[in-house]
Amino acid sequence: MPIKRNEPSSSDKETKPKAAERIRHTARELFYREGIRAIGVEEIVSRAGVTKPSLYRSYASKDDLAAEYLRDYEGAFWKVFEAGKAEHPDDARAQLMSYFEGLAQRATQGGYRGCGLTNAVVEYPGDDHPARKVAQTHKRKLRARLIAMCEAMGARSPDVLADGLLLLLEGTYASGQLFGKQGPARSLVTVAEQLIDASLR
Amino acid sequence: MPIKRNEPSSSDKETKPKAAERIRHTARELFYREGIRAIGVEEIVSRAGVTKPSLYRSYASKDDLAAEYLRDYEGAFWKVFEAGKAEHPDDARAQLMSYFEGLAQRATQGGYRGCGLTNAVVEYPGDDHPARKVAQTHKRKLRARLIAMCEAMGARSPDVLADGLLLLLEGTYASGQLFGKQGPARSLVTVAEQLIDASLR
DNA sequence: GATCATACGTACCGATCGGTAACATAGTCA
DNA sequence: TGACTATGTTACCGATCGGTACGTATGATC
Repeated sequence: MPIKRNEPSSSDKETKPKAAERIRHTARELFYREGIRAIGVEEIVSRAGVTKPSLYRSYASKDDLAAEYLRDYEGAFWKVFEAGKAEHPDDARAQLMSYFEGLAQRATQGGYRGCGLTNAVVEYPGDDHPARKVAQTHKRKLRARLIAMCEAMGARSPDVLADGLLLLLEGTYASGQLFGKQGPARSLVTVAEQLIDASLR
Repeated sequence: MPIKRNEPSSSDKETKPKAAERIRHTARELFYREGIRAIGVEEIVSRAGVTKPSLYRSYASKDDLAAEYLRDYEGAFWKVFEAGKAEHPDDARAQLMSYFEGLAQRATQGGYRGCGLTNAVVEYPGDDHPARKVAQTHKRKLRARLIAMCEAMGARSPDVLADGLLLLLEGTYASGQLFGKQGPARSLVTVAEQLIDASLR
């Protein structure tokens, strides 16, 4: 819900202000590339070609905008994560490895910035920040999804395998930023395969 | 080198200002717990019981103090990481697993904040920041050390195994913050053992 | 054409940011 | 005593922070 409307108004097809969309798009790019704390609202609105009041008409605060950015980010994540479903229906392992292959490529490119959701949790240690809540909820969802996929693969201990794969995922997000092009993320696929093989029987 | 002295003065046994040590200690705790960007210099000096000029007499800037904090952090890291050497000499695998066991415990405690060095890289995406440089240099050192240990273990492909273990490490740092007490870090030891076993022959 | 809601901009707010100038005080060593 | 160093005190700087009061342009409806 991007808008902070008061009245229910004409159904739910609320015609959003165009400025709000521009802000949203710009904020998402800047927050991801530079970090949330590093970017001021002034920079967002100026790059979006609008002004501050336009921002605060659609978002209650910067924190609110940050949370919205993460919701957008999460939506985009799931699209990529579940893309393998179409190519490999009824093959959880192939679906997962499809995502891993793409991730390994992205994470060994220069300028990679990892996962926006994980980064937000690093930036905001306090449990009360709205952005952090979005991120933590998502990660729990992801973990549950991984467990379900490991069950579908027929793993001996789906929980443990899912934990291992999640550690590899988060490790890839971090390592992609830490090391340049020849970082450990290049071995993600090989290692994940080994781990899955070892967990199946 | 904590002090920004100009003159070489009496040998290297520079009697450091006591205020500098208090600042250093306080900064380290606050920077780690709350993040570097989240903590202002005013808060550091007031909590340390000193004043701002004292900070800037010993450190050129906040960025400089942040870099110093990470150097301290790195020193502490290596002490913990190499602690297993004493208990298990000539057994690289046992040394490594000793660290992993301790890490898994820490990372499944409430309030865990991950690796200060990794966090700094997340906070400062720009390649030029002094804190980021300290962190990246350290991570490269760590990677080299892991490769050496994997060679000592007799791994088929020491590089790939080291990459995998590094991904698990970074994944544990991140997951420790993302999930609470029952996070995937609890499976770190099990998964690492599986991976090592699969890589030995 | 008057009315009214919506969308947007100009100009500003107080607070805090990192950092500094200038001076006073205390201890140390010769 | 005198020179030197370390520290505190106070007051300040310009810049930027997140956020807002208030006026204006536009477009639809009666």
